[in-house]
Amino acid sequence: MEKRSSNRNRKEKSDFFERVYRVAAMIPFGRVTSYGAIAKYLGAGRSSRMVGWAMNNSHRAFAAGEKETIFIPAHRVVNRNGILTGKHHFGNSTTMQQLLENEGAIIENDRILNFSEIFWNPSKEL
DNA sequence: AAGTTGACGTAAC
DNA sequence: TGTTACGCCAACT
Repeated sequence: MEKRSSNRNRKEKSDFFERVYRVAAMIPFGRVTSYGAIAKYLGAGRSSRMVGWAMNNSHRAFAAGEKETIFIPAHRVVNRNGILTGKHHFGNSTTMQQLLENEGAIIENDRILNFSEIFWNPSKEL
C-alpha cells in the first residue's frame, strides 16, 4: 500500500492532472467547458478545484510519458456560470476574453452570453 | 511538518 | 435570490 495522498508523490504525476490535461486539450475550437464538467468526466465529482489547479500548472503541463508540453486552451475552460474566472491568470485580463471572442464566443462583463450554446460536455460528447 | 490557499461546485440557510 | 459553509486533493508557505 503506497501513499498516494499528501506529499507530492509525483512519481508519475497525479492521475488527475494527467487526465485533466488530456481532456482540456481535447476541447474543440469554438467550444468551452467548465471545470466541473471535466472533473465529472474524470469521476472526480466535486474536486473541480483540482481542475483549476491543473490549469494553473498547465503552463508546464507534461502528459505522462510525453516529453512535450501540451497546449492547454485554458481560455476555453470557465466555471459553471460561464464566467471567465481565470482571466487574471493570463497575464492580461483581456487575453482570455479576446481568445474566446476570436472563437465565436460572445462575452460581456467577463461572462459568456452564449455559454449554453458553445458549451462542450466531455462526458456527453466524448 | 502542519496549516492555508486555490482557475470550483453543490447544498444549506 | 444572495450569502455562507463545506468538500475535494494538491500545491504553496
